[in-house]
Amino acid sequence: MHNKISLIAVGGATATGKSALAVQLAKKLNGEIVSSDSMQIYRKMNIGTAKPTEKEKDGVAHHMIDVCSPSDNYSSADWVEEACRAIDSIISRGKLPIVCGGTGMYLDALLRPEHFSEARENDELRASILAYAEEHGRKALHDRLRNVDPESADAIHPNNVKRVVRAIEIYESTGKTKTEHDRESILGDSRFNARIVTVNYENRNILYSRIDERVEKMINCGLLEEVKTLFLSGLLKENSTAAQAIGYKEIVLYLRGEISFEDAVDMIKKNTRRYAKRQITWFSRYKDISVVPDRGGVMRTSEELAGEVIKKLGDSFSYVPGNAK
RNA sequence: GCCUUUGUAGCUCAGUUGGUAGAGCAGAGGACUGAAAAUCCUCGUGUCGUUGGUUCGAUUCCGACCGGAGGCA
Repeated sequence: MHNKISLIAVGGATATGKSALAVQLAKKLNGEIVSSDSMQIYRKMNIGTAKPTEKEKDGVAHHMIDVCSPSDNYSSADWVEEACRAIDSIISRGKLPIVCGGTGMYLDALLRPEHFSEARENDELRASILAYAEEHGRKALHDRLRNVDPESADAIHPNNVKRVVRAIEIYESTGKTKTEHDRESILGDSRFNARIVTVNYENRNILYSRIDERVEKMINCGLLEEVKTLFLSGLLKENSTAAQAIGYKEIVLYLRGEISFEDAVDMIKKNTRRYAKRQITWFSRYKDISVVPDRGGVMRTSEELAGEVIKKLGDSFSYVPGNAK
């Protein structure tokens, strides 16, 4: 336990105010922020990803933002690797790493005991497995997985082609099944002594209207121009991760003349709400520390929430570098 | 005023040759180990406009009434 790195992770749905909370925590605990957001890593995608502005950063150092181009293929394993380096550098400065973002899988991957398997993604292999599915059907692809890894076949629905492909890819590129890899990955200890803070609204309708307001604000701040520039520059390659970002994919449809601008905006709101729901489901697995910005119908500031979090952290965190002084 | 047409789930509409009904969208819940803002799974009772009649039985057939839409005056 003594050689583990202590950190705080802040998770929650989009528009819950987790970024502002993280900044407040960083100011009170002498911390720096590591973004765990799968879209804020891309340069030139600022408005639609709600990337924090200099004012919002409020003097606190932020890492893992603008680390690659929208045309890059960036994976969660890449993120973990780079985020670990950022965390190490924060520790070397005697500060507290505060991981904050909405991508639950990134957080899980970071905190998982061992690192990712050696089964890197393999585009050619993927393409050939996918071609098999197109020729023989999803069911046949799923059967192909069942032949080598029945446990994964049971766990993955045949319609979830992406996951079936990945599971087959793991086996065919390493000779080990996904089940075996998963089992190995939970052996050992996590590198981190992490306290996890989740932010969740008591009244989901309030969160949903915040989402609507935020989308309107993005439009007023020039989201259309931002997407247009990216689109015309060819950086939003079809099927790339960046091109799947909410706020971008819908406006691209508008720019292609497939839908009206109003429909695009409505679709952004709808997709953001659904995304928020998926995030709420994901983050509900963490039972450590939970804060509710609208408890009892009364809205609280990020500063008040930070105070509550610090109180709940209690003595368990007193040895954290940076909190000691 | 008369004629035609329509009224079924939050929305758009199917349907029942009379045995109280089902799709898409919206919505809700869930899963998640190198694409994750992605991907996938599960969930459909509603005075079948109101009211009389025929019938063992009506949302379905008939009448009246009310509300849309169109046409003629």
